Amino acid sequence: MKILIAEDEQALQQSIAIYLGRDGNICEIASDYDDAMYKISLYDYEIIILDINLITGSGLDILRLLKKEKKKAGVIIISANNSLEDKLEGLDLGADDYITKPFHLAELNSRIKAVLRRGKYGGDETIVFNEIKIDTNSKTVYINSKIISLTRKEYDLLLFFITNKGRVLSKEMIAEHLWGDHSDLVDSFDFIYVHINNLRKKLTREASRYLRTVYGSGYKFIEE
Amino acid sequence: MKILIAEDEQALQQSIAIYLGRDGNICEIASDYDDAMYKISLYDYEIIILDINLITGSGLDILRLLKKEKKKAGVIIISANNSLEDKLEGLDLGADDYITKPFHLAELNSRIKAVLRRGKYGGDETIVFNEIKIDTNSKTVYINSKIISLTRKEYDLLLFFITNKGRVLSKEMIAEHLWGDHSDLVDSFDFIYVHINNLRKKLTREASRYLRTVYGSGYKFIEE
DNA sequence: TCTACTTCTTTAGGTTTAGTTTAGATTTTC
DNA sequence: GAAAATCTAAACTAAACCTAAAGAAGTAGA
Repeated sequence: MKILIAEDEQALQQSIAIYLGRDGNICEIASDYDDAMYKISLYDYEIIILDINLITGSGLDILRLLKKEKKKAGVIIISANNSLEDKLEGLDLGADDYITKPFHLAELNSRIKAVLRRGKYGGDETIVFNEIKIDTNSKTVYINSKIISLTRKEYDLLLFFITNKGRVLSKEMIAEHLWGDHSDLVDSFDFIYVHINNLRKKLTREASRYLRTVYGSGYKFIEE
Repeated sequence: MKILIAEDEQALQQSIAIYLGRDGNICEIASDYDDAMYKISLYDYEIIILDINLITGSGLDILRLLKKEKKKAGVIIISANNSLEDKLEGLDLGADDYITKPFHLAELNSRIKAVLRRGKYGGDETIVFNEIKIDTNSKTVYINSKIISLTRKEYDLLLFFITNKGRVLSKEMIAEHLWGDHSDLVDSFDFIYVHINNLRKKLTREASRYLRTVYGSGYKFIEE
């Protein structure tokens, strides 16, 4: 489960990330408005935990963007403000739930589960690139209409590349996206080579050609 | 990653440069207000670490200039002063983050990463000069719409020239820009000849004409 | 809960590519 | 024409990347 935490209070960021991380989720943190916007543009999260009162911009604007771009993330709003207007406005804009500070992490967690059960987020999106088709709903990857079976990391990797085709993705960016913010602790990204290698082996000769090494910089999925 | 460290405390300069250098970044140091201004005018850094309380001028003025000239650098302010006003003023002026002395280098590092991830600096910029096109997103260089493949140093070199076209760049400046402050240790800049030469060979006959030797001074990329 | 199985991470050696050094050739300036 | 600066090719060194395999961790089924 990929979760984006858009919250500018450091302590709260960390608690949420650690708590949800224990459940096997991968949390990325966006520390301000722009960071949140950027990350949302990069990837379709399943859950976004969104502080309405970010210092550098309003969470409501982020919500508007999400709706406008038809992102399917489940959104849970955090607010210090208990006013009914805010709450209604948030829900009007398509948020799935609303929680006011302070709150227990366990409650946040159960709300996330509830939102997920509702299943709003998991539309029926399939991503197609030449002979590669990814059904994000069933997490199935087809090449020339034949299923290839990928592990979770391989799947995440492929999806990250294919949704950012043409862009050079550094090992740091990859690490952060696939492993969340724990990756600070690691001082070598060697394991990424392994996953790249595994992924390439599972792709067909043709398809693996798209995934290019950019020596000294990272990798990119060429758009062709 | 090109980082400018605008800080007048020598010891701190060095620690930051060494620490960040280990991650493969290239750090240039500006020891005072004028030096910072000059270096900023020369090149679009990706990150600028800016001490607000420089002896010879205010970091806030540097920030104003950056904003005025629409530079895309991520700016992290360092200050000994923990006042909220300063913080807010800095952020108002477009700084991306704020850190108060004393701080752990690891924290600076993680803030840099956070700022970078926000990706303000690396939108979808393509730089065009006559028949040369550089897509900084995919790190691809085209000449007459045909891709030419450059190594990292060659790419950095070309980018440095093309963003400073018309200006004579000395070997010292080039060395500092491409290799950071480790270049103090080297007493000859001969290796630059090699890279210039390699770059010229990879450019077309036409394009390599832009890159002129200025005997006794350095090189310049003529604007035409 | 135990076992078998899958996936993930770590390690280490090998391969490739890039970067640096060297030294002799060439050019420029005075 | 001599000294300094620059160019160039090739050998050398270092860094980045790949790959296989083994150990660790996680997962599912009995």
